[in-house]
Amino acid sequence: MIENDLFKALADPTRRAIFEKLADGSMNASDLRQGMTISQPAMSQHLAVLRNAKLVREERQGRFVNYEVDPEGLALIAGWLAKYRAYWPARVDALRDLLKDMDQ
Amino acid sequence: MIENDLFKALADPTRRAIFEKLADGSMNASDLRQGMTISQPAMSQHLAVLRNAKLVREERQGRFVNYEVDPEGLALIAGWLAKYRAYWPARVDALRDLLKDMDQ
DNA sequence: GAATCAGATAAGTCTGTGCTTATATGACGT
DNA sequence: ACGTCATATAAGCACAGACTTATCTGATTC
Repeated sequence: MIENDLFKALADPTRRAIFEKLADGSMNASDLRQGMTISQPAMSQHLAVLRNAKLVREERQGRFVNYEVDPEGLALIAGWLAKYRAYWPARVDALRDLLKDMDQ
Repeated sequence: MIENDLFKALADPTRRAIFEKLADGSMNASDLRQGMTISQPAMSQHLAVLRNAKLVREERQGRFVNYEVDPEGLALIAGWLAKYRAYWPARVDALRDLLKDMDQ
């Protein structure tokens, strides 16, 4: 179940930090480790979880593997959230405004 | 960290099922158990986690405790999602339309 | 093709967490 | 006040998962 993979992937603070880094620009696994106290295998495992959750996707570039945010995961979360729109508070108006901006 | 509590709370499929039930209408803990193979203490513990994540809130009603969706948790997720709006795919247009409907 | 480097996988350990049974709390009816 | 019912808490167990070190794969360069 992809929804399960998604929330489980985001439940780990290290993985959210990795995702946030990638949101600031795509990087390979080694560059991602810069500034984080994390072993190479740990990073690789985290990336595998994020990839499986469709939050991140890879693109082989020779010896390196470039990682970037996969919009699909975000869309899935948005879809989950949309199911509960009846309960969204007025505060979510901010989000609606952001979406309006997206219209260009 | 509330963000952590949020995603950790949603990472469990049983808790998501409970949340979904509550989204269809507020209920007390005993009613929530109907149709779920889950012990009373397990339900109580799950509700505590959801409460702590601001996904659910309680309202004592005599001997019963009525539970309902807490919009705050949903707003927090929406806020998290909004940080990555640069990556939202066109598919999220559907979400935008839903938000437009919310305007009444 | 051998050495090197980026990254993935394997195997083991340790902590976190979801469950259980047992017990406590707190509100109601009699 | 006492028994009962709804829910919470305690304590213990078992499994999931995040980490480690060691090893493998696969691409680059010489």
